[in-house]
Amino acid sequence: MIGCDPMNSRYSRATQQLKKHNIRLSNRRLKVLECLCNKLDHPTADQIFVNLHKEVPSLSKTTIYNTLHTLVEIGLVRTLNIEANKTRYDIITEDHGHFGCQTCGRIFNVNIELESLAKGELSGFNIWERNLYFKGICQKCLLNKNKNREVVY
Amino acid sequence: MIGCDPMNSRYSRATQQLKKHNIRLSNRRLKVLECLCNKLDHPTADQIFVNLHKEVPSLSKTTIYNTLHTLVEIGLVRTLNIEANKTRYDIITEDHGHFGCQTCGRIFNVNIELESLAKGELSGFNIWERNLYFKGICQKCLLNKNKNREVVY
DNA sequence: AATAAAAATGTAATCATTACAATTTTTATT
DNA sequence: AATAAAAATTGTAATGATTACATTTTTATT
Ligand SMILES: [Mn+2]
Ligand SMILES: [Mn+2]
Ligand SMILES: [Zn+2]
Ligand SMILES: [Zn+2]
Repeated sequence: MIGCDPMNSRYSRATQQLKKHNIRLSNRRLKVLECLCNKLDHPTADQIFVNLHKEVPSLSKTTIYNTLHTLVEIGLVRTLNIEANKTRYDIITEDHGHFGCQTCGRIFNVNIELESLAKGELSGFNIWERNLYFKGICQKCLLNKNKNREVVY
Repeated sequence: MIGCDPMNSRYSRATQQLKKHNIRLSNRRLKVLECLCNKLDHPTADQIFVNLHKEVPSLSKTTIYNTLHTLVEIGLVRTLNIEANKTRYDIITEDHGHFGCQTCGRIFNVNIELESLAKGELSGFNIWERNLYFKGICQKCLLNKNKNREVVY
């Protein structure tokens, strides 16, 4: 696996932010960041661990958790609690929602502007974070299911 | 603690539903249901356990989990994944959102119509469940914080 | 009362996450 | 370059929520 494209703007912005916060750009941290920037969509800590283990076998899970916590702390990453007892991490911190397919397990991004929701009812409240998620079956899985049906009957 | 007001419409509708599904209205199940209908807002399995333990000391946690699972299965209760590694249960299954105060830990209900959101982008997807939650500090906690500030300085 | 089915229990196992002490690496200072 | 201090990383053990499962208790049916 080749490292995160250095031209990846999200990655480079993130490293800048780390510098700003006086957090060292250690190899391990950059690997975790890289993993979040690459194809992996909303990975769990364990998925990051498995993914990086081939490349960096000595990387510990504790370091992954430590890194994720610091990334969350400085606002470069946000956590998703869509499934019970499984925290997922999202490098995209801009306002958006999610769809979790209960068949294939994938988490899709959903473009939604959440900023304006519930303004009235929550006036007087200090809102730090907005999350919207849907659960169901994605298009692809629905099509597959129908295909299988046709074959079976 | 007196049992759930039998006139509580949500409670009685729930027992009807249980009957319809041929699930026995055992004492233990009704206690869990009662707990969900009463003041407790979005309790965890453990909070239900602690709450009922005084009254029914022999009630086991496994039974609480079993009951919650059956209630979720027949759609009488829904799960909330607002905090990591802590599933909360909500007897109110109608469309609404939540606000989790990071100071006092309370989960507030937020009236929001979610049905219409992301219709376009998720066309072709089968949506089973919609969840919206906010995190931040509630009004009361904000006021308290300011009060304390005044006292301290 | 006998029997079968359903419900409930307690204990042990699992899984994600955290705590923490020990070790290694990096950085700053001499 | 040698040394000391600070930061990062590691491995192991602990925690906490949830589940698995075998055993016991309760309930309904004959
Ligand atoms: Mn996302
Ligand atoms: Mn609610
Ligand atoms: Zn799918
Ligand atoms: Zn509060």
